[in-house]
Amino acid sequence: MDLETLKLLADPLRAQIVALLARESLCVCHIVEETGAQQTNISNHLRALRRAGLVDTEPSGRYVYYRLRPHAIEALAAQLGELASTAARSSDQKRPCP
Amino acid sequence: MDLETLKLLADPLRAQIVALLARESLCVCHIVEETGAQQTNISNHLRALRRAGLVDTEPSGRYVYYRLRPHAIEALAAQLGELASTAARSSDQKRPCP
DNA sequence: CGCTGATGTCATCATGGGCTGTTACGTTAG
DNA sequence: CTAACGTAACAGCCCATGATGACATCAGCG
Repeated sequence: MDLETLKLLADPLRAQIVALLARESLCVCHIVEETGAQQTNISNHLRALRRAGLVDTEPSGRYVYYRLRPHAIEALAAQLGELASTAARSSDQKRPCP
Repeated sequence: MDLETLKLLADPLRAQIVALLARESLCVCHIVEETGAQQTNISNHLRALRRAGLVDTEPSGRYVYYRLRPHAIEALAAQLGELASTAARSSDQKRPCP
């Protein structure tokens, strides 16, 4: 299980950023407008997302466009789905206690 | 997006507990053995998981069996999958920056 | 039935890490 | 050169984690 990605997505602001980036590529100023958070704060979170490989950057003049990489999120969704199906399949398994 | 569930799964120990419970129902003492963590610590994490509706309890005499409820995890996996597919679909959308 | 040991929960507290804000610096358009 | 955009480094605050101790519950036994 990819705890790194999970931890990153668990923060409200980062989750909002990821949701915004899922719809379209945005530069930092757009994200600042949408979220109302401080720019440096957004930049910090974007750095974390970048280091984890969750987003891609594309400098365009003065601006930096951010794009979501679906790869990691897709893999995480698959892992969670498998976990859920495993649980549903072995719901009657019970290890004896004493 | 269910940040509550996400946050709960993002902790290493809780993730391990969930992974163990996905395979079979266990009582607390089993989880203590498998993880090597303190019992009260396990109990605290199980309480958090219980309050979020991620696990079910089934008292059996002196012991308490815990079972994973796949529902929330399944829903989360679906949401993440949809997010990833949305991102993959709109990868060329780009909002113009002034 | 009363006692004892084991299991599990709850309440409380200290510590560490993450989030946020401030400041400073690099970079690019005009 | 100036202003705007973005990043990086640093400090403060808060919350979650983990540990300790006390309490409730149940099986086993005399």
